[in-house]
Amino acid sequence: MTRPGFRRPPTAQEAVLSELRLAIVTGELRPGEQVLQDALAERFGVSRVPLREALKILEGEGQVIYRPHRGYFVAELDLGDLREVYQIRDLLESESVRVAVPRITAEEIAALAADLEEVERASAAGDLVGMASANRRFHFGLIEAARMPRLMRLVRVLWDATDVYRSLYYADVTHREAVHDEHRQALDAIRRGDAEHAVVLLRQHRERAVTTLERLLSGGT
Amino acid sequence: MTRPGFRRPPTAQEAVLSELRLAIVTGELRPGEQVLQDALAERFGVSRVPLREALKILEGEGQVIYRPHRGYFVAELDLGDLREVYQIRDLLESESVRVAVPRITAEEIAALAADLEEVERASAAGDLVGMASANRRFHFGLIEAARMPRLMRLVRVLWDATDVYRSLYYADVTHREAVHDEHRQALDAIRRGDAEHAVVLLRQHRERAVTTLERLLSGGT
DNA sequence: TGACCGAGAATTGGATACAATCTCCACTTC
DNA sequence: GAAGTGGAGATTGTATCCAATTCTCGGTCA
Repeated sequence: MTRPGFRRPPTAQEAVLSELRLAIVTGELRPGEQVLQDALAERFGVSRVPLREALKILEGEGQVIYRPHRGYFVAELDLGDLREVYQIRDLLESESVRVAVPRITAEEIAALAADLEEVERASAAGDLVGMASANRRFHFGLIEAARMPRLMRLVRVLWDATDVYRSLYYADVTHREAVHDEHRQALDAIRRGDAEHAVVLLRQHRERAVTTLERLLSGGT
Repeated sequence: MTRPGFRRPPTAQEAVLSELRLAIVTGELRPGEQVLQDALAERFGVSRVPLREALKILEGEGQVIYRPHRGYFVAELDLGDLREVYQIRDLLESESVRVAVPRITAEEIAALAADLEEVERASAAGDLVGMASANRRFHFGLIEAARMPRLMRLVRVLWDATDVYRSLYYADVTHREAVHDEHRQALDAIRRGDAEHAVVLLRQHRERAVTTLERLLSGGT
């Protein structure tokens, strides 16, 4: 008996792909670093073939850069890139909210509310990983309601590209608390069917994150 | 001596990738059809390994669908998908025009004008392939001026996904002629630095194409 | 008749082996 | 010393082979 919703990847390339994603977000594979195929393949217990196929997926998502006969390198995201990603996210997520709000069902709204509870619970418990995944479920639960699979896929890739920075932002308690308010207000607007207000609130939500990150990154280092 | 700007693909996977793209846009590989790896690899004169890596790239772009242990299938694009792609293109291309127009250089505008000439020349000569590539250079030359590489990449993928339909649209002479006017007006607006007007014109340009295609596809079959 | 089963064929997934290319550094040459 | 050169070692790219999975199509049974 296997519990539903869970399945181990049916192929080695998929297993390797999630391992690679993990290694990138945790910073184990550092930006700019070359991905040495022999070493990684051995570590994952597979040959280089499935590893290379997984890398091709990540290349398409911009997570790694491929240079023929040189190999794969973990992508570096500078401040300009971060701004560009957030600018594109603004376009795509705003549109998805406009489409989603008139269509969203009561069940979906209930799920969003549950996700928010989980975000706050995990945040209070200092469970940053749990918070990150609940946060993701909240935002993508909303986008899902737009019923635009390609749009959602694009947003997903953009989120993945900036995962490292997002966890940096949420590492700070005061940021997390600000976020809870922003989330609740957005959910209220969604409940009322006020798409435009939700768009504005979520835009501010992102804006706050990106300007904070810009301060953090240009100041600190 | 190799002439500049020309280079044969340095790896088999890249060569196979362009061949695959070609086979898909020409309809040689039909939507829904399974990509039989042995047969294709033999036809291209390579082993299955580089073919599979090329397919992974196309999977990331949505041109093929991958099902573990089943293989790769050429993606099918129904009317709903077409609408979604155009809706997303509207968001991304409008933004890129807003960003590009204030930044565009005189050289870039001259290049756009040259592209338009080439579009009309090829169109008049019935050279649909030449027209398609000049048309592409025009639109992407404009997007390039926004200096947002990720945004441009997303638009590129969306264009690729609908290449088949675009050539269907341009097969009709009257459509081609309408397009010339639309192009010239858009270029005028760009020259005047009127980004918003260019956005509106280019939106109508796309809108006309997609509604025409919808009529064509739902009516004809 | 139709659902079900299973053996063989077809196809994909992955490991290994080897070829092609790049990187690095000692060495030569000017 | 600086620039160029050649080759050994490291790394990537691809072909081939075998294992794992799915598909096909008879036959069987209710």
